[in-house]
Amino acid sequence: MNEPVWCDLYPVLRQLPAPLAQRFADCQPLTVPAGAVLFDVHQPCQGFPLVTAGSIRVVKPAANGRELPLYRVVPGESCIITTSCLLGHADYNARGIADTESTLVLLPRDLFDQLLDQPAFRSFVFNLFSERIADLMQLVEEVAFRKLDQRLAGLLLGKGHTIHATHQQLADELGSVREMVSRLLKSFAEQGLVRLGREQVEILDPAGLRRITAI
Amino acid sequence: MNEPVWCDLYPVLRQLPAPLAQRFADCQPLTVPAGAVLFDVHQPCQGFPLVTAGSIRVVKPAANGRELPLYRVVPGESCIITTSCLLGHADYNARGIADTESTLVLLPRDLFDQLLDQPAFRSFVFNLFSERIADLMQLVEEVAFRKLDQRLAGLLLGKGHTIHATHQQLADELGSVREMVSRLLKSFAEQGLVRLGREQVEILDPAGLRRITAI
DNA sequence: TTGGCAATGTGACTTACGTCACAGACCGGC
DNA sequence: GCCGGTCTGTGACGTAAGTCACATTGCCAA
Repeated sequence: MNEPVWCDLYPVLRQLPAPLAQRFADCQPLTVPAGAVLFDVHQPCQGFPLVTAGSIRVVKPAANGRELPLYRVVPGESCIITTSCLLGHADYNARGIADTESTLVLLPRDLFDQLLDQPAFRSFVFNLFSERIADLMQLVEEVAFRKLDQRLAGLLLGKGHTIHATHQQLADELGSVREMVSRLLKSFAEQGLVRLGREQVEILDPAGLRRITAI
Repeated sequence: MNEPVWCDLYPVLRQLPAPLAQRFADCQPLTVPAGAVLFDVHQPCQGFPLVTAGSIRVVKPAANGRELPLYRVVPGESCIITTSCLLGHADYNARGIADTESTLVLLPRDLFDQLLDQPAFRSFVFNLFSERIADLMQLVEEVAFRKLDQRLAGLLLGKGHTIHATHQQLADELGSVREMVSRLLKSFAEQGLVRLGREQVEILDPAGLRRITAI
């Protein structure tokens, strides 16, 4: 029985009528290792995932092999693209990768359709839907208008005082390349905004970084 | 009484209970001229627009004055960003401009909230929501990965056999500048893909253009 | 017919970003 | 210690796109 943790993360599940709750309980959770590709571009959508542990990274793959991260699905959330595909009966137009080892239940399509008849469940999906729109808008703005130094500064600011990551990982977050990140970080360091270490960036001047993002 | 045309465009309105239908009928439609700015970045969201005539262009403005078109709202549709803002009680993060003279009714926020309690209305918004996601994803892909010639070729292909527009207008659609469009169109013409005229582009080789978009 | 305006053509230059190649630096295991 | 890997630094170069400046074209109306 997997109910306690599921219901804590997805309170809406508590409000289901008994038959649906039973069908949900019958779904086997599965655990996938970090790096597992859960869905990919042009694949039909198999079902609606609920995540209890880990994190799913949804990316848009480019022809040259690079990937632009769109958003992450963490426990308690849902995947907007999946919803869109299920509703529109369309194939995926992005790729979903397990960021870390992750546990999830995949609700089959017909169960998802039934759940959508439930006002509570519909509201739940609806609200997550609308929250993600702002993220996607933000992303469009970034890739269309912001320079890489602005985006990098913003990324650093969103990660706390000290960031533990390789330049490659930071570049991946931005859909860019390591060399660019290395160069930009160096220039940040020369301006006294950060202190660099191996797999580490310490923020010295948040206000200065914020100024860069805003330019 | 404005009901016939509204209900034809938005059949969901027929299914409203009487009190809500009355409140809707009380809303005055307004007509705005082409170029009118209906909402802008950082403004609070006033209400939910239903469009009966014309077309609303929703754009993301850049610091340098250029604008990237996100999508258009035509009669029978709704504005995804407005929905997101209303649900999240957030300010607008885009700009809405009347493409042509347009007629719309602005449902006040509290009426929108009440309408959302109606399953039919909620489904209506929900489905438009999910349709737009694919568009936005497509846009992210374009601005992040595609070169301008690919995007221009795609734009031309989406506009029929003969396009009547200035290079400036085409550039605006792409969030780019006239000189780039002129240069690219010239190269298309040299490849025999199009024939150029004043305020006109005639497509000679659709397959060739499609090949460019796909590269 | 012609003057004026919008639309288009075009070269020179700048910038942002990416690619390639390779050199050090660090770190952990043997 | 030293030796393999990963991580980082860095110069040279290429390309896409934007900017600036100005020439040219075509159309319409006075």
